[in-house]
Amino acid sequence: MISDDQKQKLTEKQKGILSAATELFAEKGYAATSTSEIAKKAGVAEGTIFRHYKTKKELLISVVSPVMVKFLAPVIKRDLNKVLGQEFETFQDFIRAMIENRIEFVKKNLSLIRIVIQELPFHSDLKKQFMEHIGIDVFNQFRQIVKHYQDKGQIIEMYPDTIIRVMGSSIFSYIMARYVFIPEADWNDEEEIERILFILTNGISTNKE
Amino acid sequence: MISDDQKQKLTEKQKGILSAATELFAEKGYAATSTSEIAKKAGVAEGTIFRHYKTKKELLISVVSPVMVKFLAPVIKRDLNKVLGQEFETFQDFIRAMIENRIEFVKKNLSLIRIVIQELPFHSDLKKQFMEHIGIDVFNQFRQIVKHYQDKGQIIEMYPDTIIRVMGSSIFSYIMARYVFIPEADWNDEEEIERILFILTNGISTNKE
Amino acid sequence: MISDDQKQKLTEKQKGILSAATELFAEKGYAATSTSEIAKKAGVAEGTIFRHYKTKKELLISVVSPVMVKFLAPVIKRDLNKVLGQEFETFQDFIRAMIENRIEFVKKNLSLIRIVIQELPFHSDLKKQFMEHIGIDVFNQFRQIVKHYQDKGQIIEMYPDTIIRVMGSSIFSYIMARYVFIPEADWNDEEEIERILFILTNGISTNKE
Amino acid sequence: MISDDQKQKLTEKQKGILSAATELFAEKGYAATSTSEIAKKAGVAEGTIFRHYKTKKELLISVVSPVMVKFLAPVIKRDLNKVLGQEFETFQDFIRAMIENRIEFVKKNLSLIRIVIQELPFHSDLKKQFMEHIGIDVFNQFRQIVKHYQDKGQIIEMYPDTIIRVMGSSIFSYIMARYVFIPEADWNDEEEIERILFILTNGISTNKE
DNA sequence: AATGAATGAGTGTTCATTCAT
DNA sequence: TATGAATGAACACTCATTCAT
Repeated sequence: MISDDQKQKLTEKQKGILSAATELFAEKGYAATSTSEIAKKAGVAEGTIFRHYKTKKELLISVVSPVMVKFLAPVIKRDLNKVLGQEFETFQDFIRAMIENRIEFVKKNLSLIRIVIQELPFHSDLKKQFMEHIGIDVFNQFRQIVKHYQDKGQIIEMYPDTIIRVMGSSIFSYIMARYVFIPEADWNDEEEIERILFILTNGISTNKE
Repeated sequence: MISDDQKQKLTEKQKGILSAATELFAEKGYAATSTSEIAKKAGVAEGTIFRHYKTKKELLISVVSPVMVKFLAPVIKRDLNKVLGQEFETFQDFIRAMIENRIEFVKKNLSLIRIVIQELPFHSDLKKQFMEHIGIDVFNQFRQIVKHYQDKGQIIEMYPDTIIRVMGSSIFSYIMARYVFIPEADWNDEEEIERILFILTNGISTNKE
Repeated sequence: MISDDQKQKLTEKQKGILSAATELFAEKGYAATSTSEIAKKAGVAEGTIFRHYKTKKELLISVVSPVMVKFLAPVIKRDLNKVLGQEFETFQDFIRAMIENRIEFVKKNLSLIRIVIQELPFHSDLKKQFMEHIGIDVFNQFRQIVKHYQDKGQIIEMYPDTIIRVMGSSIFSYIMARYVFIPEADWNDEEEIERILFILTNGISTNKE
Repeated sequence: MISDDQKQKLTEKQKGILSAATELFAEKGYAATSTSEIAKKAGVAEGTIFRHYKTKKELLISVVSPVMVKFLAPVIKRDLNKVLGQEFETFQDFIRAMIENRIEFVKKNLSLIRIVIQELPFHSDLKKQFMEHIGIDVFNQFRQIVKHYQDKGQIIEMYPDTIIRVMGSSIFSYIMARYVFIPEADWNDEEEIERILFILTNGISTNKE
């Protein structure tokens, strides 16, 4: 499913094509999905797809690009003020807010996110675009945020990249496991998130000195 | 590359086919790799592949199954004693040893691991097999280990699954990022691992009381 | 390029379509040219072509018909008087004048002539139309002209059709080789034509008795 | 139809494909012939065509190359001795022999020759190959032959290229008109050839002095 | 009159799989 | 056991043509 505002300028047919492509790519993978299947599911002629997207690859990019941007948008420069402007008292509060916000987004864009995860490794052009234009910005923003809370004395003085990576992967892995890979299991979001945050802030060790 | 003992009972041709398939599946994905490519790379006739593996899918399974088992083998019941038998003094030591051990394995089986990660979501049969026969066993073993160190008073009394997941994802994500997704970057394994372990044991918070 | 008077009653769009079609048919052949290419080159919408020409074939006919008529027009009945009226003293003068006149025409209509030559064999309807309505008239005119100069005692008494064919093919082949097939070579028109005329009138044999 | 010796090393299927392609290309043109038609006519699966010829274009070349070589083979260097070895008393005898020989060839390879004539202009690679590797050799051979008979005093002292072109085009045009373009008409080969030769040797002029 | 989105049959080509040798 | 020619369904993509605007 594609969120509504992404489709504002598209015709009904185009929306149908994008929706069908999204669902099928997510379900079977890009290479294993045929354009004729997409056409059938979208209720259009096969030729219509190629009127709007010159190649199947272009269709993939049209499906995948917006979600890559949107997933990380809140942390990209222009949105930083919004986040930091709210001035969370503790780093924990900041992270909690961010997790909740991103979970909402993932819930709404499950299929798209599956596609990005699956296809990125096989399309070096997509990967490059993602890494260079988005990944680096995001990492830089997080570095500032970490430093912000290190300055406030709330976070240990450790190389920020490692902190980001450990936290990021813990949170990202949870979201992925919870919503993408094992959605059928019985989860209690709030409790889990609190536990993860607790571990990340206090560690699993009992001996504090 | 496939480790030698996996191929003991196979003919030279079969080894060639498995090697070729492994490399190509890892590079381009299962669906985007043709059997004729595999045959060419393996230096056999197209028909020969189908003499040994009834279908292309069966070839995928033959490529993927052993690595799934082997990656998690050290934690599966019959191997548990080996691990716990070494009786690591602290949980940290245990984890450090395990990380180092798995990193060696990943280095040797890069292609295979990429394939598993990429293809598992699209092959519900593989996924089921993996989850039911391997995943559950592994999780159970880890639960015992966590409880073992909780009983020794080294780990906080928290729901073990969350502990396993946070730790597992942190470590797994690092290994993946380091060896599979961004191998081109400049990494210092030892330092990174120590930092990750530090965060996991002590948390990122400064106020310990 | 199409000469201006052929387009007098046509709208600008139609002229554009005919010009574009002419160039593309000449360059790539009728079957290998798509209507969308023609539309693009003509700067009109795809639909516009089919507003003026019911089918692609009809467009070909519209492109090709005028040039077929015009190429042979000077020898068709109604134009004969003009030609013979000038009353060339010798058959050689007549031929020389005709060659020069037709070379001018070919130069101006290169593309169109290529199309006719290439497509005629594959469109039996076009071929029939050409042979019946034009070819026969032309041949008849030439027969009269040959007889005219045979009566004047300038040409040997031989079956006129053979004379026409040998002369026609020599001249036509030269024009084709010169302007259509090998235009890149370095030609000296005047000299070549004189040599051809010399051979045709005197033959290549040295023993005249 | 393809002459038997061209097909000696080919499988039955390949022969069928070449024959079908030849007939269809000749009838409808290369671009207007689909590979599925060829497959149907040849009684093979469509995939079989592409097992033997990587692309449709390669099939065209396989169809067309041998005939281009063979048509002009008798005049190419290594075959020259055979021709001149017969030592024709007069140039006329030489030409007559050559015409008869080439007419036999054309009769046997009608379809192929049509294809060459029609497709050469649209395939600049084929054209180049033909011009450079064959056309030049042939012209050089003919220059020697013309000089040979000029030295014997049988042919006027004129730039050989023009002589070759006028004669060549006259003969070639006759063969084409007779067998390729208007085969349905009623022709008397022997008489026509004698008349053409007479014109070419004596010219059409009556005033011999 | 002109547009261009939409069509669906058709294109050249690739595919996994079979089978006679 | 191993081959590779043969298959025909499926593939991504293009085409001439239609039609609502």
